[in-house]
Amino acid sequence: MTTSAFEPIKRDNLSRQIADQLRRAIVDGELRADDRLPTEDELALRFSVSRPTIREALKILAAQNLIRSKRGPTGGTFINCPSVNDLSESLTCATTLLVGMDAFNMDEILQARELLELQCCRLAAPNRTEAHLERMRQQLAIQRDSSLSAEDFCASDVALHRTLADASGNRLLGFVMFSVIEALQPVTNMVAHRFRDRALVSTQHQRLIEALEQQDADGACAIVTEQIRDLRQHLGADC
Amino acid sequence: MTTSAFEPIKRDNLSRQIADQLRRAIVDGELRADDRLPTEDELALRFSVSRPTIREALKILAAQNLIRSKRGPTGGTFINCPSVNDLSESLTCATTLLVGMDAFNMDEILQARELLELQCCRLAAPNRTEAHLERMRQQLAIQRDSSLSAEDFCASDVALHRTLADASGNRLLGFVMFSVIEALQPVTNMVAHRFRDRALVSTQHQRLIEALEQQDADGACAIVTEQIRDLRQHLGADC
DNA sequence: AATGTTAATTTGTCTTACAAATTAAAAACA
DNA sequence: TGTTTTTAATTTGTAAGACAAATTAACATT
Repeated sequence: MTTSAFEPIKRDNLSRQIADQLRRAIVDGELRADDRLPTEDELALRFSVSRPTIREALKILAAQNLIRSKRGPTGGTFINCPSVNDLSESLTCATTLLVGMDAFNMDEILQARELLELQCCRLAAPNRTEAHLERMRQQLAIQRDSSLSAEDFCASDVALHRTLADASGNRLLGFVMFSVIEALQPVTNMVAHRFRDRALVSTQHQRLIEALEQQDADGACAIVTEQIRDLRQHLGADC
Repeated sequence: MTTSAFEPIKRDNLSRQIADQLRRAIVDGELRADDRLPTEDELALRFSVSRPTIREALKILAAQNLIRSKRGPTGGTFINCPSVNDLSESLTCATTLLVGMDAFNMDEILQARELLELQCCRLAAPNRTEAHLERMRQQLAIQRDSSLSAEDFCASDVALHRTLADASGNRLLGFVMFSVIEALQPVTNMVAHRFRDRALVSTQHQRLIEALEQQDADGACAIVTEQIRDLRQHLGADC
């Protein structure tokens, strides 16, 4: 027996191995959106494992929104066409965790948000449509309701900024920017509770909308810079 | 019996519900990193479900790198401290899928990359350390080896740009930028195979490093703009 | 012809059991 | 007594089989 060429003993999780194989098939394009996988029983046969193991593997993929399942004769497991929303959600969740664990400090977060939002602003000024403006006006109207809870106010704030991201016309940039903003929301909420002057914020949003109406990129950017500066001040005073 | 206030019938997956509950406990901070969850048997008891169901729920969380498991008396399931690398990996994977499914078009991707990389560049010029410069020089040396395969050349290309992202000093921005760049790699690879002039790219990298050495932000940005312009040209000619 | 019923298929869940890994304590030995 | 080996206990990993629930299609009934 030769000592060389030992087989790499893979005693990794079976379910993980199977999930990896299936994922690779999806990413590489062998399996396309809405394709139907074999039934769980058949997969169990093909991989020579039990059905619970197959199910654990499928759960891993389902957790990443790569597949969906349905019962019944026409049911089965199907490849999902991943949506930007799904991705945004999981990215936001993960970023929130990282923020909560101080993987990023406040300076980094604020700086990243400022730079991203300014870029979105520059793109949004020429690209915004009337629909975008209307959505922003609606949020502004909500924010002016003084009976609104702090949480609802912040949610509307986030919605308005998300619209700004959408208005950039660049879905990738908008997606990234929005995730950063939403991950910041818990912190923003806290600040809003304690310091933020709603009237001031509403006025800033009013001016932001007006600048976008007139396609005034510089004007819009100035307001975003102002808002971030305010946030930074409040946070600096706080923590 | 009143017709109002029907209870929302929740016949969602048990495993998903359990995973959601546990995830919320993690995100909300009730469960901290390295905390140990109850054993699977105990969880099954507490949730009044069977162990396989618990295991499926745990697989969902494991797929998101939120937990890890170990066997044995001191083993069990523990809360993971999520790392930026893990997150970057899953974001890259997801973005790659979205790109492959044409959720973003090429213009959006290139524009996003250009804007993100320019911001990183501006930050990197003053913030780069000697270690960053050295890493970039090493990658440049690799790229000048003409016996390198196209894939390896591109991998080194990506590594150099990742270093640029790191040099920005903003981990959040760097993380986002890198994910966008890496998701683009398959496309970039293709272009590199067919069009890209390695010598030109190497020279550009050389100039980029020199600009960063001298902390010349405008110079570095100019080169990044140049590279994106080249990419855009090649892609425009291609697709 | 419209409608209700039944059967078949597929995922969802439960139960029980054993395997594998790992640690801690107990036992054997020097 | 100190060291090593063995054994037992604990916990996750995997398996097999069974039944439940949902859904569709074919069938039967009025």
